[in-house]
Amino acid sequence: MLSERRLQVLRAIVQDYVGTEEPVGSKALTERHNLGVSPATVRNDMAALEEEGFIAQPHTSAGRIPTDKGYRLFVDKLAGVKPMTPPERRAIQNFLEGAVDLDDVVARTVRLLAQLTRQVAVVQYPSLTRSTVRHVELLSLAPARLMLVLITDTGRVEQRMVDCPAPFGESPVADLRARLNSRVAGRRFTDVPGLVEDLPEAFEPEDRGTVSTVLSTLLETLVEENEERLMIGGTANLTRFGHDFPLTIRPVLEALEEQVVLLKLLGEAKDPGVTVRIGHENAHEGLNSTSVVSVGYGSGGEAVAKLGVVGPTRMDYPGTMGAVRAVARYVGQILAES
Amino acid sequence: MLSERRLQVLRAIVQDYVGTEEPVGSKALTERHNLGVSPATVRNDMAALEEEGFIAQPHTSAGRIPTDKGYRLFVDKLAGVKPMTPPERRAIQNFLEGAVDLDDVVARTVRLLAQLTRQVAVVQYPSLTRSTVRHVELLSLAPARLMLVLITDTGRVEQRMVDCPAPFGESPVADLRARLNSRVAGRRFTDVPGLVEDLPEAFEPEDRGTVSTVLSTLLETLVEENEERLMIGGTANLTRFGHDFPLTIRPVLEALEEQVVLLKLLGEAKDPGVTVRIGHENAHEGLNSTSVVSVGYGSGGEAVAKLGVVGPTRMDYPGTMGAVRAVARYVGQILAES
DNA sequence: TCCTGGCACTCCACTCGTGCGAGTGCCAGA
DNA sequence: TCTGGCACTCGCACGAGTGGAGTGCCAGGA
Repeated sequence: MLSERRLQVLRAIVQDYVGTEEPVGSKALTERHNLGVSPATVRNDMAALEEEGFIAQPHTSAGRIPTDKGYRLFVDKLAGVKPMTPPERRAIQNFLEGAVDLDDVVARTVRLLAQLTRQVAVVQYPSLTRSTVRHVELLSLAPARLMLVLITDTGRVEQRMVDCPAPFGESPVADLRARLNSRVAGRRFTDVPGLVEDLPEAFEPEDRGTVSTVLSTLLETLVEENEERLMIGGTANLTRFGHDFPLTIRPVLEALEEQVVLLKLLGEAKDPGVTVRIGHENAHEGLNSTSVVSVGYGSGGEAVAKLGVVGPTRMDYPGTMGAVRAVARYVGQILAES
Repeated sequence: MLSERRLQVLRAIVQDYVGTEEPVGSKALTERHNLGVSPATVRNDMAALEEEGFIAQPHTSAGRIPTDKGYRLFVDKLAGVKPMTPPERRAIQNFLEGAVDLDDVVARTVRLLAQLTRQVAVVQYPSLTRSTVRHVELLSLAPARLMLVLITDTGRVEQRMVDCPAPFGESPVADLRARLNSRVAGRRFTDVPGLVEDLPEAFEPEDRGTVSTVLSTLLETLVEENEERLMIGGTANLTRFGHDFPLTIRPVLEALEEQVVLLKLLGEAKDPGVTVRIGHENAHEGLNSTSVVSVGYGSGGEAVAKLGVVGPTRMDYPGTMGAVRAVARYVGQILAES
């Protein structure tokens, strides 16, 4: 077990390294933090911390830098979440309140997160799976062609063309629209399949094929759109990454373009609070030198999607976690209001 | 006026520099291209080309590299557009045909362009301004709350909440919906304002306020969404940019995040064919060392939006122009089919 | 037992100097 | 108008030398 002082030394190393981006030595440590002991003692502690794998030296005669394991300990035990200041909170709220629709909310959230954390921001669109149907609309575009529009409680709209197997008159369209809405409006997406399966039986035999087609299109939409969309911003912040630039940034940009990867990454974070995945804890290789700070957000108590930031493992964890948490909270409020 | 041979020398310099990314000297030129003259002659030609501002030397005793003006001449006079090969065409078509909706078409187009050109791809969503209304839907969510949904012929859907000044019954909703559609369905967005201005008069006095609110929301949507959206991809290709990396890539990433800048950039290209803006021809400072190759695309004969790529001025212009043109053509086809 | 000051050692980062080579400009001759 | 030759320039790679920050270890003291 590590003594209290050694933990303090680790904390100091992380803080200094995050600030200066340079390996930190024993002398500098004792000067900047009043640990009450001499550099020699700190050196001994450092040797112990290195032995345990919390810190490492890039070169034999250089200072120490934290390892992924060191950051992990720092995040778990040594650092709190730094709350936003009241002016910051107000700024967040003001900025988000100007949004006109869901796209705009997401876009603003991305910008905001990127600016606050000075890192790459990732915001997932509110998930369909956990949200409810507000309205289903059915439009007749041509005798055998319908358009299905699905509106969710988060304000999201999805539309699909439906080619009918047989012409379908105006009155059955209205009938189907009314029946659909009375059954599924206000219900969760996951419940929809069970609620509509017997609908074709209510129609004339010649219309049943069309009704079935419409229903399967509806169900398809739920499933397909479950492959969530993302919005990303602040990639220019990657240029503050480090010195050995091109090699580091390349795989990160590539990973960011693979939305599947990001979605998986966000999805893996099951924690109800802010989740931090550090360096090699991220399954994707390109993100091995980055940390991902994410959290769920949603209109009610329940999280309907995730948002977060991607940055170098050497990041200001307390500040980033605070910003991510605060933004998630206010986005939730905005969604609940609209 | 430059002699024919000097133009050939310029062409050779551009081609070699694009290939090697290194300043090209007189000796290497005569070896790689059989110009039929000696290095000394080429040197004289180079001096003349430099005098005219088409090429420059980075350092006193280095080879020459083309200037923006040199690239301009190359693009205008010396290079054709390199057509895609039949297999490439087939691949493009196959890839785009798998798209399920408009978002998907745009997303696939971005990926495709980025892969083909190995540069950053930018695709503008089909513009509302030039497209027509397919359908307007009005839904009653609460006694004094409506949802307005607008569907365009390009498959795009926009929705807006409308808070009514007074309760609005089901039958006036249906009435307004029907009247709206009979007037604006199939019409161009730009024509809509004139077509609906007298609509409130057809309603009972107590409903007129609501009708006006709905109409102004509709018109707002047209205007607001005229601020087009973009999709960007292939930013990882920026890492192939050059050696003096961080300084070059930073402003480009920043410019790419400013959608306004990009939209302006695309908007400025009035040419009916492929437009190339080279280096300092781009108004935005961050893009001074990049070239933008863009072209309009659309479902019919008319262009409804633009797409293009952003890359280093040192790019393969014929190939890039060919790819951009081909992709635009096939996207147009896909849009026309759906 | 733990902390401290001192000391020798390591090794990176930087500077300076040098030589090399690619490339140029110019000139005289064909 | 083109060509070959020649002197010149200048960036770049290489190597040696140096300074400094940092370490590990050890003996002495609380």
